[in-house]
Amino acid sequence: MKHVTAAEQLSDKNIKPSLQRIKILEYLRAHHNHPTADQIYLELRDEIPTLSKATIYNTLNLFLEAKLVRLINIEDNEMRYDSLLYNHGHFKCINCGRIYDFQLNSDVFEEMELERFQITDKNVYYKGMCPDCLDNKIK
Amino acid sequence: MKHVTAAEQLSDKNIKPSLQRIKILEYLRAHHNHPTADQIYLELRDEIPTLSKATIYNTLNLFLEAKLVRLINIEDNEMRYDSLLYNHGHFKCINCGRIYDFQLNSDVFEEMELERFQITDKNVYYKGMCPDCLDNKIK
DNA sequence: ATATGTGCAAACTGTTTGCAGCCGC
DNA sequence: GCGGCTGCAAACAGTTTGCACATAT
Repeated sequence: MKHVTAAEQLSDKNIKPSLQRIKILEYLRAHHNHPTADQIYLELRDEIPTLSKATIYNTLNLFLEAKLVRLINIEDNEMRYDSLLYNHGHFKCINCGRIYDFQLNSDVFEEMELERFQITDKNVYYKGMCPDCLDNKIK
Repeated sequence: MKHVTAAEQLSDKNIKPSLQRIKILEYLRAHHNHPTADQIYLELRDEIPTLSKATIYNTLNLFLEAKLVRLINIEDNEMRYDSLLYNHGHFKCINCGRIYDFQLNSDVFEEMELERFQITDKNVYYKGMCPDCLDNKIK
């Protein structure tokens, strides 16, 4: 598999690779920390001082439509974004707020009841305490 | 299993069974349509004309804390509530907006990677087209 | 020159909060 | 009479939208 730059990835989806769009996509590809729009904004503002939130939102919605990223909706008051597109679950620690990825057995999704449904999007969200926070509590 | 009234269920959790609280819980127990706070509000307003949205939100948050209901966060701009507490998945049709419940294999959740995690909440959200909408499209 | 992207500010939506009045025990 | 529930309105946060300016071809 050859390396594809962010700019190329955008062009492939017929999205004009403007500076802002490239930077936002690069950020998502480099950081799998499931950032919110705001986090991306704060990070990129140094590099692109004129950047506005509206551009972030516009761009992320564009990416969602083009399926360049996926939306993680684990908490009701925040939309998070992820450039990993394969199916995996997300675990959010209610103590530290970190979000962890985990693999899913593919057969998780063989839900007989949904035979006649056309499933286009699958999300698995768990919440609880992560090992770090559990350890710290014991201390 | 004996029948438990909404009022009893509230008392069991040390929540004073006021009229509003009883009605809201009864509504959730009777309708497994995963309503938003607004839907509940609109439905109950006829019965309780003075009812305010704030009370709905306050009450639902109270119920969440008492684990009388669970939150379904399948869409980012809406919090939905469900009085079914056993583990099941939710499928949202992107065409008609309806939400369907489906059973999950219990072994779905044996995720080795999460061995050291304490999981307190599990949500499985699918999206796509439901059979009804698929049929209508063909026509 | 034209089409498209960006950035500001205002608008909007859904949820939460503060506070005064009300009710039930 | 007291504690706590309710309801109004205002506050709030996150997201979206309208419009004018900037930019690139």
